[in-house]
Amino acid sequence: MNIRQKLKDAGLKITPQRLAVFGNLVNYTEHPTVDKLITNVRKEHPNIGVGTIYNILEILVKKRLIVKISTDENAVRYDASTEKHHHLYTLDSAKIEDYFDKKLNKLIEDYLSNVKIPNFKISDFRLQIFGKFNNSKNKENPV
Amino acid sequence: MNIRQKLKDAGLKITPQRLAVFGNLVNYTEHPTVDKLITNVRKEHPNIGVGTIYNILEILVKKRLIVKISTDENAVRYDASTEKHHHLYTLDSAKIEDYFDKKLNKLIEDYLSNVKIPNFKISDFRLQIFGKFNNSKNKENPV
DNA sequence: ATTCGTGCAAACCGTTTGCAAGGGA
DNA sequence: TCCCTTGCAAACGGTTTGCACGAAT
Repeated sequence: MNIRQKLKDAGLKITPQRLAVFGNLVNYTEHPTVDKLITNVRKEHPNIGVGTIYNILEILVKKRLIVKISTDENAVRYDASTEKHHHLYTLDSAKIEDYFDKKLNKLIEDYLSNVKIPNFKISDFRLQIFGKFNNSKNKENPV
Repeated sequence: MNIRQKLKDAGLKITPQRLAVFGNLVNYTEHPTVDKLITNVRKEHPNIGVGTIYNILEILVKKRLIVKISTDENAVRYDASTEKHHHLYTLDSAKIEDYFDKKLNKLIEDYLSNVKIPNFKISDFRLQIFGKFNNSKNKENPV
C-alpha cells in the first residue's frame, strides 16, 4: 500500500507536506532526528515550518502510521516500518537501523509468555542491539 | 560495594552532592527523570544547582557508574543498576522499572551469537518490554 | 597554591503553541 | 464553501555553558 492510500485510510487530507514527511520516513531505514528530517524535507519544500513537521509527525503517530523510537539523545526519532522489528544502535547513537528477524520475535515472545512477569501485562517488546557497523557501505548513509 | 567506595574507585572526590545524586539513583528501581531527581535531592540539599546535577550525572556516565536509558520522552533517565537487565516501560512512560532475568539474557545472547548480523558487531543488547502494571502496590511508587 | 567541584544565571536548542492566511475535498 | 492544514514567530522547558566562589589536598 502506498503513502497516499495510507493517509487517506487514516482520514487525513493529502498535502504535499505530509507526503514529503511521511515519504521521507518510509524511504529510509536509518531513522533521522527531526532536525535531519527537516533538512531533507526542505530540499523539496524550502518553506515548510518546523511546527508543521512536528504537527505532521504527531498526527502520524496518533494514526499509528509511524512510531516513536527510544533514544538516549535529547531528540526524538520516528519509525515508519509497520512490520515488527528491532533496532541496531550504533554506540554514538548517530543512527538507528531496523533489524527484522521473525525467529527472534518468536523466541522472545514464547519466552515472555511463559515467564509471566508478576503484576505486569505485556503489550509489546523490542530489542535494542548496541554495537557498530564495520563495512564502508554502512559507514556513511546519504541521509 | 557501597557508593562511597565506587566514587573513590572511579577517582572522584566524595562530596555530599555526589552522594545524594548517586545514592538517589541507586535506591530506586524506578528511574526518575532529572526533573524528579532534582526534587528528591533538594529535600536534603535545597541549594544544589541543576547544573551541578547534570554535571554529576555526566561524570557518573563517563565513569560507567550509571547508564542512560532510552526513552521516547524529551527527557533523559538514568540507571544505576550494574547487573545486566532489561526494562519494563509503562505505556505512558511515566516510569521505567528494571527487569532481571538471567535465562532471558542467555536466551537472547545465544541466539544473537549465532545469527551474526551482517556487518554489525554487537557489543550489548537490552530488551524493552512495554505494557502496564496491574496491582495497587506498583501503581504509585513513593519516589 | 593549585586543582576540582559547586551555585547561579544566562544561553542554547529541540519542541510546542497561537494565530492569521492558504489550500484540499 | 468550510474546515483542515500550513507558515511564521514567539514561548516553553530540559539541558548546557561560563564564571566566580569555595572546598579539598
